[in-house]
Formats: sequence, structure tokens, C-alpha cells
Amino acid sequence: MMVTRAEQRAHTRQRIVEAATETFSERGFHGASTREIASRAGVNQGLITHHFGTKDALWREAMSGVFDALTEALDHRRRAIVDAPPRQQARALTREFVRFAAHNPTLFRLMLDEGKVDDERLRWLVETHLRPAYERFLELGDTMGFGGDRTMATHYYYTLAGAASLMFVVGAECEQLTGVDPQADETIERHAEFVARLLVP
Amino acid sequence: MMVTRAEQRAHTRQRIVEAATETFSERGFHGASTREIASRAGVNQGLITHHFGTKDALWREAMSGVFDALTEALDHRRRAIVDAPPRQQARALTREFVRFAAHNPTLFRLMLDEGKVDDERLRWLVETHLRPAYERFLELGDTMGFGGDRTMATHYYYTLAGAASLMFVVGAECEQLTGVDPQADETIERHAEFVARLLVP
DNA sequence: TCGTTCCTTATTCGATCGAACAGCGACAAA
DNA sequence: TTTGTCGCTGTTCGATCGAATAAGGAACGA
Repeated sequence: MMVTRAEQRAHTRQRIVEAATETFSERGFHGASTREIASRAGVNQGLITHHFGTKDALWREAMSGVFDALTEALDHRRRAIVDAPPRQQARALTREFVRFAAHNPTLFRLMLDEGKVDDERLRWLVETHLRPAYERFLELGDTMGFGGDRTMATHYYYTLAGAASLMFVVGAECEQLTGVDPQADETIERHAEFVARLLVP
Repeated sequence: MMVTRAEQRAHTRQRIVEAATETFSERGFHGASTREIASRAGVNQGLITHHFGTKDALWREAMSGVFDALTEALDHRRRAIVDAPPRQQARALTREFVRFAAHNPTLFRLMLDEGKVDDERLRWLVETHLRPAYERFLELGDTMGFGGDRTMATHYYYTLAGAASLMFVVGAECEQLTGVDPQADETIERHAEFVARLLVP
């Protein structure tokens, strides 16, 4: 099988970004080492410097990857239900958001790690990815039921995000504490239905 | 002012535990260094080894401190409303839980940092502090409205905890993204009312 | 008052961190 | 075929990590 240099380069970069996403989400930015990331990706540690320059730049690549996945998942669902009644749309989007949180807890873990302290990484994250996503959320105001009140939209937003994601973010704890496997399909669907009915009455 | 050795010792230990709680909650277990903890506490780094032995032991002291504060806050509120009707009790406890999350985001940050990976610290946390707290939560089943169904109680638990805490856990992000100050008294009360009405209909 | 206890400081250790750098070897342009 | 580009490896650097250790020095029991 023939592989061009450009293909090899892209493949290696992707492997590193995937390993970085996992590692950053598990250990946080400070706790993740470039050596562990390289080890998970099966490459030399020097490659990270070569491809991304700094640990910060690699982290930004990882964040962009998970946010692109979220945008794609929600847009896909939204196109599929564009003709449904508003409340049905709202519930379907909420369920899809819960499913995404279940299958991609990494995004929420990364957000939770960075949202605590006001530093350069948080500013980049807000301006580059979070604000566009939040503006799209605000556009759903009438559909979701919180209207044009930006203050109440804030409470609604963090309530929804927290309710949808926590169970999957602390998956290991959930399983050990309650015996419920948060990654089981029936658990995910049950939580999606629970949160959708709660937030879209 | 005269200070005995025992008082001095207790005071120093408390200062270190408080600094450790802050630092662990901001940077996670791996990201927090004993040197930064010592610096915030205004003491020498060697003192941490002397008083607590290892970084792990200091972390356990910090966790015990915040869990004791949570238990005390909820018990205090519960005693004050023991004669009220069930739904009113449920809402009052929910509001108190939101207020505690707002004033003690450290507990939730520490939980979020440790609940991701199944390791020795998580097992200690579940058996020592989390399971007793969860059992007390389950006893509220009839009052809160999820009855004796342990599976639905799980979904209810993580929905409540996530909804109540996220806004304050990522306080820096919330302020930068939405302009809402999550530490303002009116914000806290608004969120408490919002979550209480949502989860206790 | 004297010797002991023990809280605290200062120093040091091996390990590990992010990053830089020189060189290797395969591929592509000429 | 020659020459240069480029993905990649191996090694090394100074900084910082958690932890151990010896010594200082004030509060103690006698």
C-alpha cells in the first residue's frame, strides 16, 4: 500500500491529536504530559514539538477537534427535524445533546478543566469556540422556551449543560457509586429522555 | 498574645489544608504542586511533608473538610424545615444545595477532577464520603419525588448535581461568556429558584 | 533552670517535566 | 542519478516536581 508524505503527516498528526484529547480530558492541561500523549499515540515525544511547536498549540488543536464534532452532531440533527413543531424540535435537540455528552465526555471534561481560572487558554476558548456555540444556542430561545431574556438564558444554558453531562463526565464515579453503567445504551437514552422532559416541559 | 504549641500546630495545619483545597480545585490533583500550596499558605514546603506525610494524605484532608462543610450545611437547613410539607422541604433543600455549590465550588471541582478515572483516590472518595452522602440523598426519595426507584434516583441525582453546580464550577467562563457574575447574590438566588422549580415541580 | 520535645526551616535528592537540537533516512524535484 | 526537502528519532537541557533529611529554635515537663 502506497502512502504519500502528506498522507503520512496528516495521519500522524491526527493520532497525536486524538491521544492528546484523551489525555488532556483525563488529567487536565497541567497534569497531562507530552510524553504520555506521545506514548499513547505510539510516536516519539519530539514529534509533538515538530508538529505543533508547544503543548499549548496541541491543546488548541484538540479543543478545535471536539468542538467541530459537537457542531456537526447538532447541525445534523437540526437539519433532520427542521419541519417538526417547536417543542418536538427542542426535545430532539436536547436528547441529541445528551447523547453527544455521553459519547464525547472529553469535551465537557476539557471545558470543566479550563473554565475555572481566567487565563489565556480560557480567553482563547471563549472567543474561538464557546461564543459562536453560545450564540447559536441563544437563537433557539423561542424554541426552547426561555425567550429573549439573556439572563434567564444563562441559567437555562448552564442547567442544561450540567444536567446533560455530569453523569458521563464522572462516569467512573457513577458506576462505582450507583452501579449504573453510564455508557450503556439504555442508560444514555433514559438520561436523554429524563433531561429532555425536564427542560422542555 | 500567647500561643501554645498545640494551637500553633492546629492553625498551621488548617492554613495548609485551606490552601490545598483551593489549589487542588483549581489545578486538579496532578497539576497542583506542594510548593504552590505551601506558598499560598505562607509556609515552607517541607511543612507539608512533616504534617501530612504525602501529597495524597493532604488531598484526603482537603476532601474531608469540604464534605464535612456540605453535610453540615444540609443538615442545618433540614432541621430548620423538618415540619414543612414535603414539596416545600424538597425545594428548600434544593435551594440550599445550589447556594452551597455557589459558595463552595471547590468541592464540585475536586469531585469532577477525581470522578473521571477509576483509581485509588476515587475508591477512597466513594467509600469514605460519597456513599454516605448518596445514601442520605436516597432517603429523600419520597420527599423529592423519585420514590424508591434506584435507577431513576441515579438520573435525578446527577441531573440535580450538574444543574446546581456547573455555573459556579466554571465561574470564570460564565462571566466571560455571558457577562453574568455567578458570585453575585441575586445570581445565586435566581439559579437556586430556577433549579428548585425545575426539579421539584 | 535545664534537658527534652517537636514545630519549622533550609537544603538536597532522583525523577520527570516542556522544549530544543542535531542528525538520519526516505521521498520528491531536477 | 543527484540534490535537497521533510517527517521523524534520539539525546540533552534547565526547570520543577514530591519527598527525604539535618539542623534550628521556641514551647514544654522536670
